[in-house]
Amino acid sequence: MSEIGPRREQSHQGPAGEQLALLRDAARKRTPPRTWRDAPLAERLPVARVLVDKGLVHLDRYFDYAVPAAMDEEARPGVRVRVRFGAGQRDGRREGGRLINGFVVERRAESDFPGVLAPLAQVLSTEPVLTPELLRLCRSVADRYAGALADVVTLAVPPRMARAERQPSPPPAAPPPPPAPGGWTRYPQGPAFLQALAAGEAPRAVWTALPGPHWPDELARALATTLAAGRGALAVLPDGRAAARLDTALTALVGEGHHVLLTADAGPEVRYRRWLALNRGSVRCVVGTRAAMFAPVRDLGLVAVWDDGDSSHHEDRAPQPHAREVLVLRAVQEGAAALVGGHAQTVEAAQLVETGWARPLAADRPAVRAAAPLVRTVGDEDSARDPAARSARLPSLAWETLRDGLERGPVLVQVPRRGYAPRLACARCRAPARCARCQGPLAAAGPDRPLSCGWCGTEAPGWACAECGESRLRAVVIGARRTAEELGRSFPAVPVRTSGRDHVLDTVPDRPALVVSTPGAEPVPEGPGYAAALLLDGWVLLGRPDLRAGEEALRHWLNAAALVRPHADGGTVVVLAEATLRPVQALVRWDPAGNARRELADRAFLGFPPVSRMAAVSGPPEAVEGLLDTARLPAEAEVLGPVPMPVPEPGRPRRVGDPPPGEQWQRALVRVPPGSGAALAAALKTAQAARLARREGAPARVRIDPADIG
DNA sequence: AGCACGCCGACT
DNA sequence: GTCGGCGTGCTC
Repeated sequence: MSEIGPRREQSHQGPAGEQLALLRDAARKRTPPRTWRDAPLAERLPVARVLVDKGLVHLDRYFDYAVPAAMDEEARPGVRVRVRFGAGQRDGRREGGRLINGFVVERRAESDFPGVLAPLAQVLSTEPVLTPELLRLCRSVADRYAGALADVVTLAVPPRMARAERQPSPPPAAPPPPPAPGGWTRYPQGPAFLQALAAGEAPRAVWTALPGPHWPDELARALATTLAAGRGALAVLPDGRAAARLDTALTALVGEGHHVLLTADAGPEVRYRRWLALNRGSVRCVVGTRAAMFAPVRDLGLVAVWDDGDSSHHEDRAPQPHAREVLVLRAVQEGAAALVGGHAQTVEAAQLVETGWARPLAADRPAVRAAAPLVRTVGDEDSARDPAARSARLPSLAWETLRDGLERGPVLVQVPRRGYAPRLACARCRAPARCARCQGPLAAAGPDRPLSCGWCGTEAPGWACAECGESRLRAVVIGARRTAEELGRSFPAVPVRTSGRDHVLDTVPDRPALVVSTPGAEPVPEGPGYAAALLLDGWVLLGRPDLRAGEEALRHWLNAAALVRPHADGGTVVVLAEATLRPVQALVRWDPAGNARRELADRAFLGFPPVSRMAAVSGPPEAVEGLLDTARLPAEAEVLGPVPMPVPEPGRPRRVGDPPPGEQWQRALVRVPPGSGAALAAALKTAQAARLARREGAPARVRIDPADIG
């Protein structure tokens, strides 16, 4: 039992005289040999440059190890190894040191390390998983996000599953035949984009997808065209459902064997097997969620990301890279085409167009009008003038739209996500707090914001309970289910289905039904689309003091409205929001690109990201101050703050980056103009490494492109 | 971060 | 003369 380590190494390496002697020696002395220190080294390239698997920025460099002759064959670049690391070193002897995992990055003839190299302890697997190409990508991502290379590699290389490695991957299939352009003919530049892919070029486009159910097929055709041209392709989607839709469309187009699906619902072993199939060149195309952004597709010809505004594209593990940014890096590094698509458009995507990096890929106005539903608004003024509102509890336009739609097919009701905005009730009698004008629910749109109506937006200072006269309120959370019950009572003849975070409904049949859903969980209608949709979600978002509030509300609306039939087929959408608001206008006119362009212009004027690059430095006050003092920031850098961080509301589950309970943290923002982003990240990373190495007080957290800058 | 080295004071 | 406090600095 005491010899497990060395025995395993021995049986792996194959016998060699000296090592057997070493082992016998160890067995006699009852102490296993701790290293291969006395074993002969590889004759050619006896040095292995190793990335140790420790995500510490001050250890963010390679370490050289000696390659024992017995490992010469297996210790190739990219393989996983175990090495001793961390012990002090005296008299050229290495004692102790913990075994940690790492990757061989390179084999070399000599080391520039002045001391005596420790030997590799073990080659864990002969599979070259950290290929030079993947390493280069990880390096770029680490630099972009001021993070540690090892952290990024952890995100990029899945954990080893020995059983999956033992199975051979099937031989690569011949490229499929090029598909017809299909729905891409609806876009003036669509066929040209496909032709460029077919010619092996690297076109880049920001794609404003037409409303309707065709986007998975169109995305599949772009991937298949790339495959037909003999190159690899990669698509990242916000969730498993969207990935499954694209998977289905691609399989229908080219059959099995040309691509793999990389999502969380496949277990780790299946996932690793598919990852290996890509890495071994057995399969050339991947469809998946966020983690697929790093998938080792060979000879990458196209990267695609769908609905890049969805927050799940933001990795939550350090250094929190965003799928769109990683794919942009990949497209540049690997000479691949890029397709950034969605029904909505992010400011970042608009910037890709604005800077000329990508070209717009959008339908012309007549095609948009032909595909989009009719969108109507119900705002403050309308509700106030609406005599029916008080009794119907819903503005009459909304109510009529529901009623008419339900005669023709399923109707979608988009409600705020549970917990987004607690609704308020009388503290004494629990009667819901309702708007005096339209009977909509009252809520506080933010901690310090006035009480206002969730439907019409009317502010309600000095509220008093209509039932008992009480003026104090208590918060109650009303989610999709409760809304469903309330609406169901208004339409007793119609079935009510709900879809939300815990119960996501994939599809609904083409029959009258009220479908109540939170944003992102909308079931896909099986028929020609929802007959109508009622969007109750937006007011919560529009009331938030968040930079992205408008963009995010519009994205939720567009994604729901895209599931509704075209206006010509009776499709109608009612959004409860003020018609003068910019995102509301963009929805009515179905102009996501215009909204993103205007938003981008605003951001440029205000010096906000993504036009400037921002970093957030947070932590205890002295840590933030210390890091900013140490950092040699670019000359144009502007430090905003630090300011005290808001204490998380009690009851909210603690998230990464939240201060520990009772501590008052601060946050500073550092802003640099376009072009200085790399210098900013490098300066912060260097400063953090220096402070960690010297252990100067508590560490500060550094985040590039922080998501939540109010 | 670990972890070992090493330079100083209380004990056998 | 030796054990062990934790301050300091390195990890191939």
